[in-house]
Amino acid sequence: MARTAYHHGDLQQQVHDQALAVVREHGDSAISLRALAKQIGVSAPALYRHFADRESLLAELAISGFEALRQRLLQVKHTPPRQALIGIGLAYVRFAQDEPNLYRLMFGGQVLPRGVHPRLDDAGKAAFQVLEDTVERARHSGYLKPMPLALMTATAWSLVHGLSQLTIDGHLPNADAEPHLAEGITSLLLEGAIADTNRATDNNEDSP
Amino acid sequence: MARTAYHHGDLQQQVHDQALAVVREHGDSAISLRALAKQIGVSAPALYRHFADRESLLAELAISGFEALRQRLLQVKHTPPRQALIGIGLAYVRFAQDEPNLYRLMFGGQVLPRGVHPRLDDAGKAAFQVLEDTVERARHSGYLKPMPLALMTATAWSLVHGLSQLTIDGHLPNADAEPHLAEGITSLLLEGAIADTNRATDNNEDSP
DNA sequence: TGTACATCAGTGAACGCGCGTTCACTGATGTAC
DNA sequence: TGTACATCAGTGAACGCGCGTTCACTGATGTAC
Repeated sequence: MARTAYHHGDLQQQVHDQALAVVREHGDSAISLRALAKQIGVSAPALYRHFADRESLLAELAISGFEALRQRLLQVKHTPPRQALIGIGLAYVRFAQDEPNLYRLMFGGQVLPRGVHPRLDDAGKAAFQVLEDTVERARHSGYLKPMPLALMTATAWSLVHGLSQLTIDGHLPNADAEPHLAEGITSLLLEGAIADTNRATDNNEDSP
Repeated sequence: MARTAYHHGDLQQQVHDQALAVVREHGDSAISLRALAKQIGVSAPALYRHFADRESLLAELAISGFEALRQRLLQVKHTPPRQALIGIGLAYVRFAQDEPNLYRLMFGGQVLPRGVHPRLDDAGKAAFQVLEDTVERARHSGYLKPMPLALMTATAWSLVHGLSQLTIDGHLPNADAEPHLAEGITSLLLEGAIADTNRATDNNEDSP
């Protein structure tokens, strides 16, 4: 370690790493600039050389979270379409379950509202884009119905995001307790929930 | 108003109401027992006659939130099955969009972890039960495929919960901006996403 | 009906705490000539 | 190569704040006889 005390050069990185560790273990509400500085062995005002304020630090952590999520999603194979779709769903949910506190920070709308940190918004969009690309490829290949892309991606995202939140908060069993739940749920969206016998007659029924 | 100062009798209710108002407007992190007491015109320790601590007060608010959600869901008509299912989904999402901060408190796993307040857990289950009953009726009537109930309800819940969270956090357009999004998403789950031409051949494809 | 007494629901003061942030500063580093 | 100087990255002290909670208390209410 460079220990010139003054100008050790990687303080920004050190704060980032330490803060990430605290969030992972105790959640974003446990982040305190003073405590972080103490743990690192530096005075509290020193942090202000590298982060405008507490919220900016949290935003940086969320950004790196979105980048990590994006990397996970990018590793999913593109073909065949069905496996690509299920794979991306599983990868998404697994990320949330691996990093529950980080995921909560990324999507805790109250803590980091949209529109305040443009780079954060961009990072979120970039991760979402991978999911959208996967849906678009499957749709373009004819595997999916020719419905509006926005509707399909909104549905897919809602499903995996909801499952992620409900499992990490203990409302639904996570992957350890119920290994095939995520896959079953994703398949159900692909196949549809209604019985085949009701398809022809019932699809667009509007009144009793 | 009873204003005997001492023993005015409805302090518990007054604290509850005031706290609910604060959560609605500013979110659960804005709840402070001292501030609440001041707003009501009572000393801070007085609140401890009625709530064990800050977290218990938040739990009470969440409980009344779940009860309100349950009431909304109970008002959805039972027939026909398709309308019941779509109706319950819409009612759920609308509740979240009407009460975003309350909804975040109810499902913010970090703030109120499961297993700590049994009545809170029960209230959550009771609301969820309405959704499950609706799915079960539709399944029992033959409208839905004969799949495991737990899988179906987990899917439905994930979908509406995910859509709720993403819209109230601004990641997806809410009902004002896109009135038919929730209905489109729910329909997509019912019909399934894959094209009919791929149904027979592709359903259980496992390898390239 | 009147009185003694237990109980209940408040009060005021205080404990002990940690927080984010600003300020004027100082020591270390890099650069121009 | 040596020196003057600007710039940068830290420091220590302090501001001002509000918080949850505990304590010993007092005033109001309800109850038994």
